[in-house]
Amino acid sequence: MNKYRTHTCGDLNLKHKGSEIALSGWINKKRDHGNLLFLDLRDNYGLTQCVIDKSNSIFKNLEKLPLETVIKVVGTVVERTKETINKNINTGEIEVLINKVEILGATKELPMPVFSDQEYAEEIRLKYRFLDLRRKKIHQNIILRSKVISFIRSEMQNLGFLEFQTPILTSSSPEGARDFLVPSRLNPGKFYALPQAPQQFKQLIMVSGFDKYFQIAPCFRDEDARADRSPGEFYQLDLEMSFVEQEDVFNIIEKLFVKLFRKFSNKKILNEIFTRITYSDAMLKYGTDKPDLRNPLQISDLTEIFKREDVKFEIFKKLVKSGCIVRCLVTKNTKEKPRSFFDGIDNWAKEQGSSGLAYFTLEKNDKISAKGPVGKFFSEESLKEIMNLSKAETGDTIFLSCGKKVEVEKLLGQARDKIADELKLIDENLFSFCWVVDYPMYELDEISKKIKFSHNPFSMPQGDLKNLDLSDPLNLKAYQYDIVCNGVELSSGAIRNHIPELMYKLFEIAGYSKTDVQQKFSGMINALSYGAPPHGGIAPGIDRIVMLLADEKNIREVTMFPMNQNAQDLMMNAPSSVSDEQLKELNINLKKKN
RNA sequence: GGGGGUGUAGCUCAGUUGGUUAGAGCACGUGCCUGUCACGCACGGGGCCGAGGGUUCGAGUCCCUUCACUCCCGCCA
Repeated sequence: MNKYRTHTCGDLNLKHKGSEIALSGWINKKRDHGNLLFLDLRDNYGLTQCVIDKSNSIFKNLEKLPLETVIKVVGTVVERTKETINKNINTGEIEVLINKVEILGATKELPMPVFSDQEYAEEIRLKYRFLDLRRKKIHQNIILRSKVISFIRSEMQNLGFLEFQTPILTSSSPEGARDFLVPSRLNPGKFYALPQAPQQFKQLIMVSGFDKYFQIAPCFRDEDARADRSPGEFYQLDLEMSFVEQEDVFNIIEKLFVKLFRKFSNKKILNEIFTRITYSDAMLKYGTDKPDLRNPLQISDLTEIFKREDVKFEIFKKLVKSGCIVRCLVTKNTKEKPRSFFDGIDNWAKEQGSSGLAYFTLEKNDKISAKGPVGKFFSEESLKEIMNLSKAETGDTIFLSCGKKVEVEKLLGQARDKIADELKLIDENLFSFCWVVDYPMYELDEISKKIKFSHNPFSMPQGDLKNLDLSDPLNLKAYQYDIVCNGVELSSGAIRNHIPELMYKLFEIAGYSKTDVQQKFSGMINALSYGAPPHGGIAPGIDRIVMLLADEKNIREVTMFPMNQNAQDLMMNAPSSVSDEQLKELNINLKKKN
């Protein structure tokens, strides 16, 4: 028998009544009655109440042990009387009568309590992450994460995918996020980059003939953090398949996700065949390419209304003449809402840096009229047309935004969330998935006015590849897709372009010469020239999936050792300075701070 | 890089129009208590009120600067 324990703190029940056992764990909580002491012992598996009274000579010493001391308890399992059974814990029918105790790990005074449901400042939690991770909620989240990853692994293997590792030290690529760089000692002045994703490698694996690949892959991007975005590093379920079309990828993911979300959450999945929305529809109706479909609010375009003679809203009409657009958001049956509700939304919009949201409520007495600050500008006929375009009815309120397309999309997209939140329109007990499809291949860079890739430059364009019309690149769509759940972007993916000649043409449009492409993407473009299979894939974010399953709003709640917003590890003190010798070896001189 | 929020005991927080010695709960220490499971009761130690400057007879409170954390924008193919 092991010298520390015969059972874990979650094991014991009435079957063990009368047996001599040993448990090891942390003192979770003490209840000291002076001559009788209850002591809850905790380990990864559960909680067991241990009890001792003053007749035992170690009683006095045990009383004084601080919470979170690690001890070994030797004692007898006894049945609790009916009145003292604790139904909240698995071991609640018994308790352990303490005979002997050994201190295995002493503790200093705790900088933060472990036994408490209280929320604590992030700073202290991250500095003492090992204490924080003992706490119930986050401990369970991390266990959930482990189980989710195991489940994904076994499902992927069942689906015929092979798991491979790809290099962590690789080359910097010109597209995408900022790279983390690693100086090379053997190649002075040169740098490795940590992979933003194993993008090129997974395509190379397809060219190598392995047919189906997956990996729980670490990805590194040196960009600023958000609540749902860890600074520095995160994990993707990276997968790639040969001889597939978009539908095949969707099929695999839908199967996997439905199984996964059913297994690890009690929430309902709204649509087991995931809704499909084109990128342009998503931007129009939801103002974002990651719409939360639990939210019933929709956006409609009303630009044409402001070209009518019988609409006198001069500010908007003038803006429309100069090329601006007008779109609206409709809230159902909000005629009884107080003025403060509408003004609150308007003020919020102004805080977002916009000129605000004009609004009116549709009413019907003899005829249809609009009530509200800007209601008087609209004729009955124009209101009927607005109702027709926006599917609004009397009693509904129309919120209007006018401006440049990107600004209107963004503001109304955010307003959709804000208003749904205020009106409590979101069913928190649902998972609502959608595919966003038909992304444009290119977009216009606002600053340089140059054409650039809107997503992955290796995506396959849609259309007849033999006679592809490249004269209007901004209208070219790609086999590029995103999967979104409850407004959280889980993944991007694409059918890849495996035809080198086509790739050169597409890169040329984005301003890369053939030589550029050969240099920057030499590994891949070379490989594609030696018999590459058509292939495609996707890479769902593991952290975000676990975040949804654990019902957390912050990714650090499902990450064991996260960094803070400034990309520092407060526990390990990373990043840190290094010695002059280390720098010298790497041929690096540091610039002095001014 | 920009905007918002927060910063008071080891931890979570209160602190009024600027006004005596800055409070509470948990934790810690001492004592009492034999059936608790957020045990209870009494007493106690513990504070550069994030830092610096200013206004004032007087600043935790008002003003300026700055730092830290956090949320958001930019950024994240």
